[in-house]
Amino acid sequence: MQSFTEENYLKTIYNLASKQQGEVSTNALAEMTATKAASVTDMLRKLADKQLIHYKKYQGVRLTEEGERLALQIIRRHRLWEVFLVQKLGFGWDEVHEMAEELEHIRSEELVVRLDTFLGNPQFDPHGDPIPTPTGQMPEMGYRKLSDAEAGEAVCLRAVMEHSTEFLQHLNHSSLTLGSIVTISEINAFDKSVLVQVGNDRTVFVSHEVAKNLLVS
Amino acid sequence: MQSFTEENYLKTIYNLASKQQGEVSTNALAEMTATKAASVTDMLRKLADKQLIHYKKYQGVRLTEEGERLALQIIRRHRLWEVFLVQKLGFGWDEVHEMAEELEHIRSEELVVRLDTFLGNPQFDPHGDPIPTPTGQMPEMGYRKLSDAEAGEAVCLRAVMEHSTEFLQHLNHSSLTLGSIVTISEINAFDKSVLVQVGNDRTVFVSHEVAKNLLVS
DNA sequence: ATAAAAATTTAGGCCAGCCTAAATTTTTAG
DNA sequence: CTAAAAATTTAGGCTGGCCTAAATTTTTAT
Repeated sequence: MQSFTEENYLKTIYNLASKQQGEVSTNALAEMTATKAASVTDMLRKLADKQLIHYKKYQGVRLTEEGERLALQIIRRHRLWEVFLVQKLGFGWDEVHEMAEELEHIRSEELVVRLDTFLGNPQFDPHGDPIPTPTGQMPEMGYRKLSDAEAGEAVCLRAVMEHSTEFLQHLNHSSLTLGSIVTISEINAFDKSVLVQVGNDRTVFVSHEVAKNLLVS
Repeated sequence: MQSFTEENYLKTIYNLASKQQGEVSTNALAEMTATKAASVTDMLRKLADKQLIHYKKYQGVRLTEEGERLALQIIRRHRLWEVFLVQKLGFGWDEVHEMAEELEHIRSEELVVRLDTFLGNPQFDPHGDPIPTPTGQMPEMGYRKLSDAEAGEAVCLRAVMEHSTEFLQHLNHSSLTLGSIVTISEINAFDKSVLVQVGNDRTVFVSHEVAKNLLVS
């Protein structure tokens, strides 16, 4: 059984690893967990002792199979609780992260099974992230960034890559919602900002910075 | 902001205090929290420093107004989550205590407000315990024990005073459910066990030990 | 190729929450 | 009323998770 803190490290290692290739660095972990590098080293030694990560001094870190299984379990719980908070309690998608960070640590297999059923076995969380399967598989979605689409294309908004309150509220403000079909009417050659057509009558300005954080298919 | 552990102490002090009068003893707390008396003393000093309890060495402990407010807030969360687990997720009333012990510590005022609304502002948890109001009042129910009722009386089963899995499963087994109206057909003079009539055709044997833990009105 | 910079680890320490053993206070029994 | 028993507190110590400062290793830039 892992502590709250150990679970957070595993989840963070998974998330960092999936945004890059090769090993995750101590410094990156320190930044994500808002601790100091020395503290991270302490924890890595502990996780390595428990066989949850592969760790060689100065060489960065990688999850073992068991570590990845646990990380996916925690991410699964996090995303299911986010669905609950949005779909059942009516929170905005910009309000649920902190609460889900706490709820994900509730220790009961049965609770997760029942929650999943109660929610109708959702495949995605409110941010469009896929929910890992009960057996610990992370569905591969193969989306690309809106910033990589070409003028004239029509694409569907599928997920966000940035979960900050500010970013999500900005999308609320622009009335860009997941599931919308948008047509790219213009890409600015200078700043790569995008004008997209939503539905029949609305045109929305999307900066390159924002477009890079929107996943479409 | 209190720690997980401090919250548990406050809740435990409240619960012990409501089952007696006067101060709560160090030993009683040690037993309830499954720790040693010396550890309890440490924590009492800390809670006293924070003005959450009245504490004089060797004299036992009592919640301050602020301490009671916090305790009731935690108990409110606990009971709301129990309602959620039973009503929405379909758990048995004998399965939810451990999970609620964890869920009660999730820190979000807004979450509690929305959960309460989602559940339809329940007044009682699955064990018949009243849910403290948002402002921190514990409703007084004025029930009495089934063991104090007289032969011939018809009473309604309202709550249980014992929350152990074993006790609750025993009631399941006897098909004694809260809300049932039972008529006391016989009280055994020797062991004080009770025969009760449930509905029209069922008679259930209730030992004195069990009857002492059933609240009726 | 090597010196400076950056990343990482080690050493030593702090705090929360627990422990045991010993000391102290309160309660109880005779 | 006092001695034994029970309850409680104090003293000192442990572990988890964090810290700073110093040492070490790796990377980068000349």
